[in-house]
Amino acid sequence: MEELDTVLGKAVALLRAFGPEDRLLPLAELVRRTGLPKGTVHRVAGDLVRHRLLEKTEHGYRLASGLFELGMRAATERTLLEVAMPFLQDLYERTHETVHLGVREGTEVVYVAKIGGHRQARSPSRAGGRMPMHCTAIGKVLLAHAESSVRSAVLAGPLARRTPHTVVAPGLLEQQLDRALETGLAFEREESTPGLLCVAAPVLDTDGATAVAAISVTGPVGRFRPEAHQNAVRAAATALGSTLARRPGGL
Amino acid sequence: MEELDTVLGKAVALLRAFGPEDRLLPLAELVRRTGLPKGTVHRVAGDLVRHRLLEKTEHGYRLASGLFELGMRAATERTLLEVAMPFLQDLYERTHETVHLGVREGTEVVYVAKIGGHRQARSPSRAGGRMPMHCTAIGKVLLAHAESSVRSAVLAGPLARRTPHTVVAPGLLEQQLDRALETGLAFEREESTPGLLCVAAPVLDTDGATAVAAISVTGPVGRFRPEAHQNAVRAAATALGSTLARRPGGL
DNA sequence: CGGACGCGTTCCACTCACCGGTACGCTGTC
DNA sequence: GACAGCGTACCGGTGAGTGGAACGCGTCCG
Repeated sequence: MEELDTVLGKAVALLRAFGPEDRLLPLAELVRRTGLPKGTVHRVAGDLVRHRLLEKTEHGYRLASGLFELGMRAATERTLLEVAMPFLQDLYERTHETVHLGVREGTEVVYVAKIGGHRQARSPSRAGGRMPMHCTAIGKVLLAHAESSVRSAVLAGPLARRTPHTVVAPGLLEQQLDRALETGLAFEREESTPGLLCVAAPVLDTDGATAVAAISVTGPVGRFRPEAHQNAVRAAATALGSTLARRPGGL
Repeated sequence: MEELDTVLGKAVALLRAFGPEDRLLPLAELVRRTGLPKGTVHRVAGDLVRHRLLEKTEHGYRLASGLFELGMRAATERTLLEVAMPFLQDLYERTHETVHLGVREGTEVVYVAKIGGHRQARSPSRAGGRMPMHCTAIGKVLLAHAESSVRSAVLAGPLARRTPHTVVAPGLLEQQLDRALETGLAFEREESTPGLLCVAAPVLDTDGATAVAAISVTGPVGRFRPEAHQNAVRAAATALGSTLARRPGGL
């Protein structure tokens, strides 16, 4: 799944061997996951430690703060994040539910920020994490406002059923997308995670056509009613959109 | 400043050539900053692009989202961030001023999170960024609650004068540290950035002795009075501390 | 207009950094 | 006490990586 015939490839493979849930991986586990010979892993991991991208502890390796620093400098995410934060903040304060900011990358959603309080719903999303587009509110609203080539690419691909509620019928999904395009809102009802509901609104580009990002509010079945927050989400998204439009340089 | 005699070293040097403020660097600029031959930079940068760590645009290279993803998986920062976020959120809501979460790394402060609203004070700090310890509230409070070896190492090193208000007299600084250790609070008054005031409190370890992190509230000279928020900051920090202590596995 | 720059790209022969099999020492565990 | 799994260390062969040189652009001069 990675190019392993170059040092760099091996190094990246090692780093990516850490899944979103992994904190500490012993050398042997890295060997297993990458398929690289033991000696090689040892050496390359040592190099990575030297460069502060990896940290070596008694019980294994972990991703080091050098990576965190570099990651936070990634250009697009950073500026978007900086401009968006106050709006997300406001939205959280108004709703006191989990707030997400996401962008499209290929045929997936990448979450740029996630903020929530003590009572936030348990959700699998993470800042920096990825999710499919067809079963999340942010994904749907981004897809609806994307170029038609992207839309058809996603609809053509396999639509994984993540829960019994996941919409897998292309026709129904397309209908929801059309509606999202009209209303500027997309919903998710336990389609990615049981017990979670979500509303999302697009952050539109200067031209008002394509979405550069999307904002959502998530809450648990029961106390949470998506419709109750749809206006707040839309307001936050459009406010962020026009602020971004006012920025020189863009992005 | 970096090991340049290995592919990995060159790659890391390229990535680190991007300063906190840089968004787009042309190849020639990378050549200048790294001192590497043009051909080499071209090739290595190409490799990095292939691995989604770098992005190539019309006008130069930028750090890509692959880095962002990896960075957000860095173990220590991530769990701390996840647990802390609700507390930072509360603190922001109570004060509506810029809130920071920072940890010590070597003799510097690394900001793990920064949240603020529309009216936040202009500060040079960034999530993932670094600052000296002796001229920031978070730095001081972390230093006060660190092993004495760290304290003396910092006090021995050169204390850069960043503003006319920066405390550079080791005696006075030490006095402030002692006071911080007693009261569990440290202050900064335009010592790192003109026009900015700050209060910080330590997030203490299980044993209550060493600080694993620190929380601060920052605001502009004029409307902002650090003392008015010191209790809120301390409350947030201790609440976070005891929550962390309750966690299995630690960190 | 021509020449001189700065930039990104491509090429290629040399060579040294990288490779990975092998072997060692240390822990537990049956 | 044999064994299995782990982390570490060694080392000769070799091809991935190297970087100097040359090319094709634009652009800014005189």
